[in-house]
Amino acid sequence: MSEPRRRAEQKERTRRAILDAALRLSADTPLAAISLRTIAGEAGIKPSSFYVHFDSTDAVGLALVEESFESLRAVLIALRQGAGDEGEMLRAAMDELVAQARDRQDHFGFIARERFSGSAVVREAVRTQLVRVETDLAIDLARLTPLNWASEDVQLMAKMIVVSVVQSVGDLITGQLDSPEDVGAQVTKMLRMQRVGTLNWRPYGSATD
Amino acid sequence: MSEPRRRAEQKERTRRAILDAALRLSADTPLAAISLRTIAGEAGIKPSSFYVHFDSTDAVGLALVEESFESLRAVLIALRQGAGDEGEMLRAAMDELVAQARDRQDHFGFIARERFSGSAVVREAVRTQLVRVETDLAIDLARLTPLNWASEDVQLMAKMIVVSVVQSVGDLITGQLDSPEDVGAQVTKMLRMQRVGTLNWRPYGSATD
DNA sequence: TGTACATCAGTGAACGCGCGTTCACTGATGTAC
DNA sequence: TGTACATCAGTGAACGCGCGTTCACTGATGTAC
Repeated sequence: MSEPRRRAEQKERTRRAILDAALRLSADTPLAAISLRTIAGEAGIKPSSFYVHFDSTDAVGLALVEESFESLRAVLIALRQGAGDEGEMLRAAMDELVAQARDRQDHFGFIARERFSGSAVVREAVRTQLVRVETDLAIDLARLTPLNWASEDVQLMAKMIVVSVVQSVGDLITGQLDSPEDVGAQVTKMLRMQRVGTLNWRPYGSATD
Repeated sequence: MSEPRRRAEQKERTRRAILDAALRLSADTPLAAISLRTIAGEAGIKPSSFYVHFDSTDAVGLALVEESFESLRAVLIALRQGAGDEGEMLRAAMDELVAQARDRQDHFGFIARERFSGSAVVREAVRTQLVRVETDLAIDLARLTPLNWASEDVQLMAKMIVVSVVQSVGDLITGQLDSPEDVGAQVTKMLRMQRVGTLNWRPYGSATD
């Protein structure tokens, strides 16, 4: 019966309880407006115990940024598994997006919320990660777009796609979309509008207007 | 010398001071996390005087939602003044957008921030207004899109455009774009990617992928 | 296995502080005559 | 114009409350022999 790491396991469980409590509460109220005592209460511990695990609520926020972006990055990883075939890539990425929209909308909501209105340090962390995701996506997109595209145009397209995804999962959370499948459908439609656009795209100005 | 409405004027001036203070402070911190006392201090009045003008900080938030959307709607109004000519409409709308991005980024930032992370009532007000703007824009767009487009597709396009605008002014605020003119340039590029897309859009599935 | 000691996650009490809200007040502005 | 009264934006003091943080503590878990 004498397990060697029961203490470590219990500590980890409490740490998770704090993270989960903060994530749950932040669905209603920006993290910066939630008190340490409220988080502790929701996690089932006393306020003084909080400090065993985190220095501040900002530290909780940063940990949540990290794990929230794992959910977003999972979609990128799925995209890459389509292995160069465009239709296959889109399908794999949308399947993963629907799965994440179902299981981890809390993570997407956290990104959408804290992006603009976290504390300065959390906000900055979200933005840094978003730029990273956009850059990674741009690299994948570069293989699919015409050779004469300027790299900044590919970046812009990547940005539009990331925004479309975050927006659409946001629509699910706010009830403007009804199901994770609808999220996949809306993003696919948005992508198609944009992608069809790219085929006729003339990079150096001079379009019909 | 005996003016009849000096009192009313002074009252209005203080009301504005409260609104401006709240808008200024909310650039750093979500409104829900700012105390009534802090707002009063920034506005140069005592906390108890706050109640002469507003019932709560939520009421301040709602007033700011109203005036912030006036700035966004100004772009829509400019669009309509292009009077049916597509190039003219785009140019007029972008000029207005650049002007608003220069003069009232605070309003756009407020919308972007409070959209997801205001108090429940402010959040709801922002969303209601956003849907209204999207619907109005969709009506204008309908005149420019092929007849066989489903109205929900026009709505979706309108949503993408509004998101592009809010996102791009957000980029200016976060320093990812440098000038109001860059905002106009980025939105124009985004629109072109989307609009060029619309020309080849086949509404009932069956695209190349 | 049993005993004596070390570790450390979680507690409880206490602190000083800023919070939202109330209420009787003040004194400049406005009105009636 | 001058006087007496009414209005009301803004004040100052006070309230009870939840806040973040500290610190000596407890007692279960872990380790050495």
